[in-house]
Amino acid sequence: MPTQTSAVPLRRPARRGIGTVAARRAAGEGSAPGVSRSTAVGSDAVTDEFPGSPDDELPEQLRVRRAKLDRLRETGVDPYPVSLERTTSLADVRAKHPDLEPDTMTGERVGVTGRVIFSRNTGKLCFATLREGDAELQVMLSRDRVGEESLAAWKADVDLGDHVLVTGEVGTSRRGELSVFADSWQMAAKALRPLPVAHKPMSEELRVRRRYVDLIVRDEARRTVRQRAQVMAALRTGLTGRGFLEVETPMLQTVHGGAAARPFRTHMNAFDLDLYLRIAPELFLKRCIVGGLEKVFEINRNFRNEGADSSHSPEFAMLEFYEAWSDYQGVARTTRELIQETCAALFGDHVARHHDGTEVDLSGEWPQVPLYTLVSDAVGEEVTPETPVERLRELAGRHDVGVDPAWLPGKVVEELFEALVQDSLQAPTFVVDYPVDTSPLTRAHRSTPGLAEKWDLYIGGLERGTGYSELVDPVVQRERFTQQALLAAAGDPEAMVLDEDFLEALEYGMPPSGGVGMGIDRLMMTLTGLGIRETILFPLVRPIF
RNA sequence: GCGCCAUUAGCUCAAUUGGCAGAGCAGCUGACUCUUAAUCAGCGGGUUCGGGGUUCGAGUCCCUGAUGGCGCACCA
Repeated sequence: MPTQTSAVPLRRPARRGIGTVAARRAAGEGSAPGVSRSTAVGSDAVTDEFPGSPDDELPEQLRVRRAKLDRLRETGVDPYPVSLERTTSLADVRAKHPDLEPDTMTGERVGVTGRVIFSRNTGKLCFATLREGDAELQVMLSRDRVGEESLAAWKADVDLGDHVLVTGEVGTSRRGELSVFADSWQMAAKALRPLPVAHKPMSEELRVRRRYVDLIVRDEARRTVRQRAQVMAALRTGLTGRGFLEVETPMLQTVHGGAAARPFRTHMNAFDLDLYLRIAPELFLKRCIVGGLEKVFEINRNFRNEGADSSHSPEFAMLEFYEAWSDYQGVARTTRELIQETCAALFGDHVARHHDGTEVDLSGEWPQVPLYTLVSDAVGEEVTPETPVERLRELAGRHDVGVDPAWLPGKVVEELFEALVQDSLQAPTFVVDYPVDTSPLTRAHRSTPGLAEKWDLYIGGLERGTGYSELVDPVVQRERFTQQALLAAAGDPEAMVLDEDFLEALEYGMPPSGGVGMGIDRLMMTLTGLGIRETILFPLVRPIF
């Protein structure tokens, strides 16, 4: 029996709280019908363990609020009424009376609801600030209007965090604050837990673990959610407007592919079949192109069983789009335009405004620079796809870049780029023409041997997206996959296994195409300057139980 | 996965060399009919993340585990 009182503050109140409330219901204190559910049996065991008053185990502030809840129920007040006489929203009241003179009454009676976030009490007069979504409005309760008893009840029963209904006349206070002057009020939903201090930032861990509290107290948290929705809408509008079709392809896959990453594994009972969560939708979107859906896109989650840090999340949203009869130049243009359109959706033009005040100019055309040019400049001598791997290793050693002896030359070049160049690419830049040996799904360059028609888009020193002229030659694709599979057999964990069904699809003939993959979370980071866990509403966190 | 740092009241944080565990907000009691993080007076609130050790004495030092942050590795 887990009787130890863990001091982890996030845990103890939750467990005990649920137990005691359920036990209270089971004891028949609530007047509501239908409380005879037998789910309280386990909770009784908990309360039996602490005869007398189990609430003694709770922190003081939780205990006080539970006591208030009990008192409300005992006096016949439902702290969670099913419906209320709400006539309008706080935002509507504000919109309707933007410029009222101080100390004037409108004669308009309203019933408004909101969460109490501030409270002032000057004796026979109480003020509270209610919040409902993004809107705030003051309510005023005076003994003259609301009566002595109701005012006393307000002072005794209402805590910060409670939802209340306030009915009264709209007007302004002597100081000019738009207010509802209450002639009655009602508890709409009692909060049993105190809000955090409103004027100190919550710790990052608490913001992430209890996002619902973060959303209550922090404007920026709500703004970020809204911005993400605007970005998603802008992408869908931009792509469908260009004739792309949105499709949804499997997340549960028998073979994972389309990227170099380790997958999550799972199991399907009905078929007794091991499955992978997808690491990329690429191979299915290409099947769509084979099937004649010539412009397709998908925005959805991918799962990669890798580390998690300030720019990586194990589940992350990605946009991929594929366009038949286009190539890596065509889709680079579309990518730039889409990013500019999402920026305009948030800020009205092509300059991203981060919350810390920095601006990122995303306007105009974006330069394209060959990878080998950037690396050559960085190491001080010309590097080409023909440069022997031994020479590349020497250059890496001279610049203190660690390389694995097993790496192919292209991998060494990419490593040099990441170590010496990447951070300097602050303005939007397409790095183009990558080594073919690290790009197994990309077609070889049309004019330069050893290169692939691939670009990576860098903004602010981070890779934000990648685009290809897709490899559509089924024979070459099979060779590349086979090489990868052999590497995998040799113990390379990120090498892909052979996707026979995909190779068969290519053998039916895939038209020349361009394709792009772009992380939504990283796009959000580009536009807002936030860390990845702020752009994701409920990022994965390690459980504390 | 490895290294460094952190974890103290509901929240945000202090605590000198190892010597009585504190503040602000929040909470409780009282006062106050125009407040805006109201104000004033008083009061309560702690397994100092868990476990073990050293010591007359541990929030503080040592070992160990948990969680978080940062860096490295992997990846996008």
